[in-house]
Amino acid sequence: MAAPARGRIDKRQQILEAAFAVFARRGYAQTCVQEIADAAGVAKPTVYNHLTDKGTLFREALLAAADAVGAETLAAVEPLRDSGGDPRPAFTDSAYRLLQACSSERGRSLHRLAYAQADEFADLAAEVQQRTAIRLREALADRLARLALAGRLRPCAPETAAEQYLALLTGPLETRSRLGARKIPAAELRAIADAATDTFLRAYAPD
Amino acid sequence: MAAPARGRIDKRQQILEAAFAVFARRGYAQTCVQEIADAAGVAKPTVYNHLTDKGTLFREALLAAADAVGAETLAAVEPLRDSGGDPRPAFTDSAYRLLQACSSERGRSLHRLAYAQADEFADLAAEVQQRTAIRLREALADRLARLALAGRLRPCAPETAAEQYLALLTGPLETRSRLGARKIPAAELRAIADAATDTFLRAYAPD
Amino acid sequence: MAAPARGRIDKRQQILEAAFAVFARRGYAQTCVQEIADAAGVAKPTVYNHLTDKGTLFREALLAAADAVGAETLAAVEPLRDSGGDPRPAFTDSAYRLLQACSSERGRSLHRLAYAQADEFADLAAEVQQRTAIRLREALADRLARLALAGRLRPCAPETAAEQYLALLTGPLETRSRLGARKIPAAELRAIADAATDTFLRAYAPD
Amino acid sequence: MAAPARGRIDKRQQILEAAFAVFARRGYAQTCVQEIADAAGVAKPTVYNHLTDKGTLFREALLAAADAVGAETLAAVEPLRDSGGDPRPAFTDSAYRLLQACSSERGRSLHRLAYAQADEFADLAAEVQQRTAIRLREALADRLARLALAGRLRPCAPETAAEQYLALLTGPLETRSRLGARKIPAAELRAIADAATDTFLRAYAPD
DNA sequence: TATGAATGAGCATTCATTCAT
DNA sequence: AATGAATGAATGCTCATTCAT
Repeated sequence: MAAPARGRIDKRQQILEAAFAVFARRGYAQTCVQEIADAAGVAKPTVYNHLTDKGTLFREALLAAADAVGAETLAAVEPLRDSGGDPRPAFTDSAYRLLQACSSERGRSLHRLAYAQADEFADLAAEVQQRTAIRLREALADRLARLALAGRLRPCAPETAAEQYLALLTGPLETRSRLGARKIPAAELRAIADAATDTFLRAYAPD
Repeated sequence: MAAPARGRIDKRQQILEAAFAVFARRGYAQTCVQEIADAAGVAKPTVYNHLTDKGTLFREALLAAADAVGAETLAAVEPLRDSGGDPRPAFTDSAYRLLQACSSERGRSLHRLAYAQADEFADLAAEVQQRTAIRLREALADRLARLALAGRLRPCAPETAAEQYLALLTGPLETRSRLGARKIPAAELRAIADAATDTFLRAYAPD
Repeated sequence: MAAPARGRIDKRQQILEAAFAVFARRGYAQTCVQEIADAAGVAKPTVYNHLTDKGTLFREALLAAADAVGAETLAAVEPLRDSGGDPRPAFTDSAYRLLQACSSERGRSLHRLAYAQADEFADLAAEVQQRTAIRLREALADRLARLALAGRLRPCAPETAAEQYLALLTGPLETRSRLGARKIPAAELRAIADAATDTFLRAYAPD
Repeated sequence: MAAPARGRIDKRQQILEAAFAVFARRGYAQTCVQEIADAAGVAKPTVYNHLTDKGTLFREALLAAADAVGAETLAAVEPLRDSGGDPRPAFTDSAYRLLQACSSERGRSLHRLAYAQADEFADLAAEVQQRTAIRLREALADRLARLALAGRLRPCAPETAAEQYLALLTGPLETRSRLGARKIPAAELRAIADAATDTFLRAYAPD
């Protein structure tokens, strides 16, 4: 019988989604399990049946969100291939999509929660980084290496180039969003994307 | 007699320092006031006598730390003036000192704590940013403007240039320190400083 | 199944009774919720589960006691009907039963607690009065009106007559019980009942 | 040197008056010594210097108030002498003055405070009663005995008569003031005084 | 004598977690 | 598998009281 298993999985997802939403809104310590149960529409012991304890709940909720955010950012750099002409439009486009993903509600919440509990859940923070920032940096490095090989960028260490491009993109987000309190408007994201791309291409253009 | 007032101020400082240390180690919600009192070597009500409640304690402790960190970073960019020759050594040097300040125990804790409680203490997060990142960016923009005027950099928007240089420096810190769990060795900081400076100067060198 | 609901109600009653007993013994502010929990044989959070907070606990406990005391006093004046002959024995009897109810442990505690917290719980004090003194006065006024109509008392304002009869009965209690510290012996209660009845009938006898 | 002693006494009075005012407003347990010190315009330890501890403060403040209220009520019954004619006006007048004293701010607060802490301060409650209700009842009994002897009242037990007259006066206050929450207007006090006097004289008039 | 400062003890309330059903 | 009910353990905060000056 697959059905019950399916139902079980669904309920687990349902709880994890509710959990992430509540953690995002209230922070880890301020969140009580009852709130999550209420948000998920189940009783408190049901939460414990599925997820052992509050820590596990947090871990699983963040990992699920990390996968989602990671997938989004990967998709953003995916199209960054040599299209035979000026690479700037592809960069600008990727950059903007990346910024959207990073400054989305979910992306910022994920970052904030992982950061906030980095001490108590050190392994979790590392894993979240792995599934988002690091995976993204590697995917981007791959693309940059191919572009360099194709002569669209000067020869360079692709890891460092990727790290710097990402820094140019996400660095400004933090200050400008006032640590997440302010939603950055699309036009401002575009400006950041353009400025980052401009500086990056100036520094990494083939001679 | 200045002594009693001095004693009062000292005790307040003593409590704030202990508070920052404990908050840094345990996080805001996980910290109980008793721990802070113990760390400061006073009784719990004494803490309340000087600082009203836990929230105020947090606020004041973070603001004090922000001032200290802010001063350190300002000092790092202060010497970045036109010395008549190749500006690269000055940049590299400033960059390294900046990274040291940002990746110091106190700097990272400050950032993490402000970030973690950005919701509950939104105004505090903004004020911390003001006293650290924003003030720093402005000071750096001042220096870059002078350098551009002196022909050491190409004409550019100094605010954006400053923002990008800082992004190139601090962006890599986050991933590499695994959100603060890992202490970055000096050599690695130097490498980041060099790479950032190199990319920055390539992008902003006069034609 | 009524059992579970019953169990819940029982536990609530059990807590309220324990609460009243402890409040009566120690006063509102001096009582700590832990004591009530202990007296009720449950854990402290169970008390909070059923009754929200200390104030609610106090309110509900007093209202329950007020209903009980009110019922007792109402029953005392209920038989006060025209029996065709000398009404004095009926008055004396009612009076004595009333004094018993008012000077009972529970009656005095209720009065004292309501009085003591009359500021913080003004609405509660009013409600307790309503359910005890006022209801009683009205019931007694009803009886007196019937007796006057039957020619057993002179024509009079029944509300005032009731108020005065009750004053003659309960007024002496306060001083004699030394504000509740002393338990008044039955013989003394009888003497008060007789004296009050005598004075009342002298003043309200038909001409 | 009498001056310092005088100053000392004054400060003690000042503290006791402030204490009574604050206790009256907030109740015993809810009052903290700091509040009293503030109200008296002195520092907390000064309060302790003069009055040992919170309990003593309460005791002394209530006894002082009891003396004041007692004197007021005694003065009200003092003029109740045989004036050779109809005694009713004298009774009505005394009654009204008595009701004023009993329903005054201070009188009600005194009663409420003594009542509220009757358990913790049993001796104090008794002493307050002595200095107010009992002393008053005895003074009134004296007057009634003289009036009976003069043939203005029927022969009777003056203690009981006094007790009942006081009951007829003060009994209605409690319900009507809703345990002190409501200030009874002068006209209502007059009506109570008249009704009590009427009933009393009907019951105690000479045959 | 008066006070600024400090503290030990206590208390309401919350919450993660576990049973019994 | 799901839940209503119960609880042990914490924690923020207050306050009577005491020193040192």
